[in-house]
Amino acid sequence: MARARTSSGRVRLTEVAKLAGVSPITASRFFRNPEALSPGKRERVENAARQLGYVPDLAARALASRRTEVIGVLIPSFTNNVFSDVLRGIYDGSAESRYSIQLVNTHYSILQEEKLLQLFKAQRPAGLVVTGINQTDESRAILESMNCPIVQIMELGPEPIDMMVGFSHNDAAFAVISHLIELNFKRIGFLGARMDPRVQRRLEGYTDAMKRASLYDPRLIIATPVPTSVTMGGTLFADLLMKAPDIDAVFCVNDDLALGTLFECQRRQIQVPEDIAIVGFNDLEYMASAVPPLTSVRTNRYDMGRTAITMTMDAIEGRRPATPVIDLGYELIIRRSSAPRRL
Amino acid sequence: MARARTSSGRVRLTEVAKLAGVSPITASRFFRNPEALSPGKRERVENAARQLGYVPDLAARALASRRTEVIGVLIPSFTNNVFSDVLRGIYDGSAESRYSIQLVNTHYSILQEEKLLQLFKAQRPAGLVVTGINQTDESRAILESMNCPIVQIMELGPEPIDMMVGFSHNDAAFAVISHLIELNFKRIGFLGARMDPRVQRRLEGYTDAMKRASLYDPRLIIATPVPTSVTMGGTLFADLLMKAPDIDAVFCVNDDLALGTLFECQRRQIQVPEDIAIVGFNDLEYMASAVPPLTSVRTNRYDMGRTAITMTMDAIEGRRPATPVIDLGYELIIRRSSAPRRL
DNA sequence: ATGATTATTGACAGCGCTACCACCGCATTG
DNA sequence: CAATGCGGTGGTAGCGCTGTCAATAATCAT
Repeated sequence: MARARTSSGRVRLTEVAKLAGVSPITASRFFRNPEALSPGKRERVENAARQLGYVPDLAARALASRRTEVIGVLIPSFTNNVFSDVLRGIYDGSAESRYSIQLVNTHYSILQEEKLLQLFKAQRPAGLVVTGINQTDESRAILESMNCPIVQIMELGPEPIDMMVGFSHNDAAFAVISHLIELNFKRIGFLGARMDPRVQRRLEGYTDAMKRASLYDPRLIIATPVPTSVTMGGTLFADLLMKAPDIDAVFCVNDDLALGTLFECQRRQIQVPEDIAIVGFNDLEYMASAVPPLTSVRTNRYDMGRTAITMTMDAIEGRRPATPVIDLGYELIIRRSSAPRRL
Repeated sequence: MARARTSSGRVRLTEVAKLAGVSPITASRFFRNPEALSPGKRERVENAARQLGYVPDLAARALASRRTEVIGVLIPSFTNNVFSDVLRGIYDGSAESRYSIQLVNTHYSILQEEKLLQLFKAQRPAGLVVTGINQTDESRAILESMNCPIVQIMELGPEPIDMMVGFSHNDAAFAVISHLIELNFKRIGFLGARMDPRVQRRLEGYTDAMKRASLYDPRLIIATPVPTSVTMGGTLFADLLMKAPDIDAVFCVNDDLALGTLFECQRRQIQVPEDIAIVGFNDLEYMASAVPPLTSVRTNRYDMGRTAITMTMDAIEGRRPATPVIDLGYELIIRRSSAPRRL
């Protein structure tokens, strides 16, 4: 019985198959695994599809194959410049592929993350990219039950759920402080905002390095759960100056705080680095332009996104990486804001 | 004949219907239009769904209903802070809804945009949010044929494809220059990078205001297609100083350029605003913190995203807005960097 | 009271694609 | 020469849901 519903004018696989003189199944195979066809038919299907302008219906494909070509990405913030670079890597890396990205914002909440994972599970994504390694037990259980490639990004840890791309925030912070200590700085302050897991680990790196040099003093540490900003950098720095007027250097957990600190120094006529050295984290573009140029830790954010999404896609297609955990490292970029103290 | 394929353990609508003692159709209706059910059955279906933990299969729904619950969003850049705020608005606005966002990056290319629209068309999105009003004729044709709500964001124009949320970049730039002229600045430079359509319109506003005051001089204009950055701000400003050493103010088309200009002034010991005034655009958070605080144009980026996605969702559900074009305006935030010249 | 209208509900028939299995024909093997 | 294997192909039968429309029950106007 002919149905009333119009067929939406869409070209279907059946039409392609008919034009190519093959069965719909063969045509279908052409799109998923062209190698399986004999060269002759492969070409015939290819031509027919092009001629008719065929575009596969993703919903039908998902329904019939019981899997999607969607990769879920969980990010804690859209505002943070760090993540915009990661996202650019993810989107660039997947742009020419068959996969589409489903992006969600956890707003730095692991409970929100859990809820979003639950939602993702119902959609059976082909793969998943999640930020950090501090998932709730529940989240981990969901992830493990999902039976798809999963990449944790931004940091490294001992127990990957599946794969990992990141670097050691602890080590990076340790390297920063070691650098300052080598340069004979002694009263090195710590400025932290938001205090998400990555920032916590930077604090650990700071603490380790300070303790090892017997320079540790809790009064040097200013940390707030409030979101980070340039303005907040100035505020925290002012706070630090009050609590420890004798500081000779400041390690800011990100570049915005460092810039805010620089501005506050300018406001108070504090010479950088003569009076106080400043080091940031992430090496955003503006750090090199500041007056004086600001020392920072370069992190490979774009590569992190790009590597993560490539690993995910490869794993979906059965090409699992030789090493499931990739350390993208960091690089201390030394600029004038941490110039040697007194030679 | 029973099929071998396992049913993936997923709860189906049929099971919910069985438990509730209704037909699958009735259960289906519950999820799309609960009002249509009698209160008794509504409750029974609701309980059954909760009890079984039912989650609808989106692929099956999309296939059967021939429409999706996906809203496509086309953005020209992920790096630009402006868009991260817009995106945040879009994602926040859609977070609790049934719609999911499909984000793509056009990399400021209208050809890329056209290609991506073609891809979107094949997926029959429920709605679309596109950046700007400079689509190619082909893109416009695709958009018009798509038969779904479309919101153009970031700027305003005379011929909306469907709906629009934005503000006049031309007017905003005109207001900036008028402000500077009122303050007796005369040799006002223009610094522009990337020169995308929005920036072009800011240049037009600048040009109009300068001509009207008989202050126009093409040597005051420095523009490059190269992407924008803080460093680029310094470079362009240096270039401007060379071509027009007598400038007394600079209008930068965005805040990064303004910050770069400020740094360059600091480097050259140029007093701001005594020697040269600086104005930026967008009023990013750091503008208020800089030394001196930098004048800028506040734009409602988050609201723009949020309004656009709300309008889209409303229109999808048949609630078309009273006014299809919404002007979110701008606000000139005057700070010390454009303090009055000589009183 | 009677037909007409409206609110609820269900049966049917797919949406466009692919998993599964069977089959064909050719080459290889003992 | 039969048995075996295998690349290539097609038929069948849905994936889980909803559009259409008809049937029924409830309500209304005249």
